[in-house]
Amino acid sequence: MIENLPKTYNPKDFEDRLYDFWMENEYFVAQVDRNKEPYTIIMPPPNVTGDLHMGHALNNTIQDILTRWKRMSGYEALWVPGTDHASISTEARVVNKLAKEGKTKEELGREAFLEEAWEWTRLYGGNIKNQLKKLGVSCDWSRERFTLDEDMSKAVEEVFIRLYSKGLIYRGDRIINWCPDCGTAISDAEVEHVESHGQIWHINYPIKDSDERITIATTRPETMLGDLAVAVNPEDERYKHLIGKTAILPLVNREIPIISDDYVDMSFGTGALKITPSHDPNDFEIGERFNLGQYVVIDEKGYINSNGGPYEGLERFEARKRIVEDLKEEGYLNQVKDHENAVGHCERCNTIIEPIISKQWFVKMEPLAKPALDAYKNGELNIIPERFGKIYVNWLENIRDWCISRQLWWGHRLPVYYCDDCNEIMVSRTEPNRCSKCGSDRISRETDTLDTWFSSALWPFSTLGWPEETEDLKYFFPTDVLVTGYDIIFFWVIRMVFSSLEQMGELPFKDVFLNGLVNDSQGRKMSKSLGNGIDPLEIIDVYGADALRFTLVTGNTPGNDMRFHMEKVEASRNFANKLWNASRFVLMNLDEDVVSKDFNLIDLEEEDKWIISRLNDAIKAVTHNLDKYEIGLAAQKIYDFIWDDYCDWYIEMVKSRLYGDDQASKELAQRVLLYVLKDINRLLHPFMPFITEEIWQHLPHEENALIISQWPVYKEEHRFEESEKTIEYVKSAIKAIRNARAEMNIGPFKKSMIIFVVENEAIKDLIIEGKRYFINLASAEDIEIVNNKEGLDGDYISVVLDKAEAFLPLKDLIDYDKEIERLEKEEERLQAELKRVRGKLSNQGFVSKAPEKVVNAERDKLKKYEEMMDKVLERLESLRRDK
RNA sequence: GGGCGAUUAGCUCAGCUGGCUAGAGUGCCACGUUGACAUCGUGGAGGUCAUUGGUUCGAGCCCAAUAUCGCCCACCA
Repeated sequence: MIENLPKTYNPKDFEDRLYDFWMENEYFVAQVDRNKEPYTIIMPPPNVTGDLHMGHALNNTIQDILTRWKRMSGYEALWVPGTDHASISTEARVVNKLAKEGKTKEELGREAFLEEAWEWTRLYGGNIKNQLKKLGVSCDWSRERFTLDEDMSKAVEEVFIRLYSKGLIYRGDRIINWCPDCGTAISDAEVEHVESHGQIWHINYPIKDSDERITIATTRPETMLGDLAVAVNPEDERYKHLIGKTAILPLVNREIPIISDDYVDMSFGTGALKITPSHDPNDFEIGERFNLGQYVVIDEKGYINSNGGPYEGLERFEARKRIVEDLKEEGYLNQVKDHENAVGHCERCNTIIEPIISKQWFVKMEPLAKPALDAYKNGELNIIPERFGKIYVNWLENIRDWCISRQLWWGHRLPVYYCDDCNEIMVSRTEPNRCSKCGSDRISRETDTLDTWFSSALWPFSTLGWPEETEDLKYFFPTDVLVTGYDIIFFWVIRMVFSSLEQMGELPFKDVFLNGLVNDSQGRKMSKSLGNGIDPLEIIDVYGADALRFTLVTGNTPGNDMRFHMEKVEASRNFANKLWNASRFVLMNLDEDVVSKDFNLIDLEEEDKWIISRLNDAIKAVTHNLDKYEIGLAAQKIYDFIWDDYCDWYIEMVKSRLYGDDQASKELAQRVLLYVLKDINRLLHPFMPFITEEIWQHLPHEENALIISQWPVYKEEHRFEESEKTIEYVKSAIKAIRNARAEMNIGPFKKSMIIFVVENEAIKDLIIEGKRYFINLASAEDIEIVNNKEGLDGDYISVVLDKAEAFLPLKDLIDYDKEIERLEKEEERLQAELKRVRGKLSNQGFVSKAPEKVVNAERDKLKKYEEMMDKVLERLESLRRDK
């Protein structure tokens, strides 16, 4: 006795159970198997203390689809999971937690703080992992990594040392982006420019020993405290005579030179530029050219320091206010204008960035960027969708050195040591005992840690064991595809590419498949502050993981953002329910002794051949779509095949056989039903792993689990073009008859004879072939085929078909006015078609230049419509006459 | 200031290298408790494919402009 599925589809009954089942059988665990081709994906590591959001759900669903598909296709599929220590974010949270306890990290000290952070990580670190499991991800948990693991740290250290010894990492005083709130330097990529309405102040600087003054323009008046010069363009007639003179800084009365530099744009502002080398990147460069030195006035907390004279101790924006007031009061303020400009904000905490000169560690980017650029330009690296290639190129072509040191504790501490006596820098895997230069034993280690992205950049090879020459590394590297959001191309994708090219000598992956962002139903970004976030776990709880996964990958195109709609989740759930019930139907009609026997292609009936042929097409199309990362199209194709072809037509067509007396035909139908259903589940498995596995476990099956079964392949011998034509013809006839009945308000229970008038022998055969279908699906009592209309009385509905006409004698049920109306509508429709086709065919250009196939198709159509039109008109005429 | 994307049915979106009557889901209307499924079935209404011009025998798709919305990049103070 074959056990059927429960009556209702309830994903909660089996999703967790099946995940355990897969885990227990180690189906996710990949082996180094030289007889198989590897397929490798590394998971973009979510923040260890984070929670699963829709972006993760989408991204991981895509990776899981690819992994499951390749696993079923005979590859040794490895998907490496892991988490990221997310230094700034995690450290901020721990600091926050300490603050609530009335403690600061400085009070605690480094050691104790790190203990706290590890504790925090242990506490929340498991969340995201369990949440991912709910989604059904088939990643290899035995290879799970964390960016702060010992071996990951070893890789980080190794890369740092290698780059340093090649001169690609250096330490220097440069203008960096300083976040006063996070208390650390950040890289350019971490600065978000926000367009904002500000003001621009024009300030008069008096000229020494003169009544003249020079007016400068600035959007940050507080930085005037740090001015070391005023610059004008050498060609500027207005100021030529002032070059070389001295200006007096208002309020603080410091003397500064007036210099000239091409950089100054005469047309902007007043044409005179104040130069603050310590707090502006451009000014810094001009300062270098003129040897102006440095004069820092804003400290690490964003307050004016002792160089700021009377403004010392003021917060930077407070200082701005006060300085503007004072300038006004003392008559230095020339004017104030509204001004739009882009203000840099800290990507994480949204604080306004302060450019500050600071001693930091940098990666020299130019030599690294070049190979990364080449790899893309010569086509080795494939970016999908293509348009993001431009972004990749643009970034690399305009790259600036990467500030990698962070004034944080939670992260990889730089393997750098300083001699307390002679300041010698030593980069080393272990702490040196003595200074390599002066021999002093007073050594201290660098306190800074590395940018989180420094370790993520190594992820494709560090997770596989590098710098050790592991078997995993040799077999699984390079990986096949990187699946991630387009929003981290700069942060991550590019850095992985150049790191891998530098360390491994090859690309970390061949393809980069970029997914869009998941927005709310109004197209707004989901965010905590807006409170419009939708928790994937809640969706899974109510609708099941399969429904969520399907929703996320259907009906959108790679790289495009999507809106999340509840209705769509419901639709996906309904689809799962449909498959569930179709499977129940098959199981309840399956005789146990039938399953062992295979079917013989010769015995198949038309509808069997049709569905097998359709399945064959679906297999080909879905595989092709997946190959091209057209996940949404693949999902749609399976959906249509299951719902339209299999459920709406095949199952309905086959019912008469299942309930009939012909034992052989009945058994054959069962076998085909089962055969197709099994392939359906295989095809759908990557998308909806749970329901398909659950159904599979109830179906008679050879492989122990669907997840490790064989992906279906296209078979030439399963192509049945003639049967497809037959069934498609019958389908369209049934639809036409149903349509006519519905329009005439004659319900399905009022059955009638269908008399077909057909002259064409081939069509006659088709209709005889389709008799069962007309009876079951078009409410036919029986069918009859005649050569002409003679002998038929006028009491019928006429349905004009291609090369045939169907008559439904329904006598007194027929409203003839309505019948005329219906046929007139049909006439109108045909008229429009005829006009279009005739127009095309009378166009000489079309007939002579279009491919013959296209022209012939139009000719066939013309003939078909003409014949149909004749019948419609004839019928209309007789109706009008009788009336 | 540059770049990119979007604009297709009431709504959300597909539409692969230009070629059947432009599709789906959802919503809407009508009918339906037929032995898988009302989380369903059958039928229907609903579109100048943003606008203009061009290329082509043929354009939702290619090209050029325009408009609106969104995103990204950017050291004009």
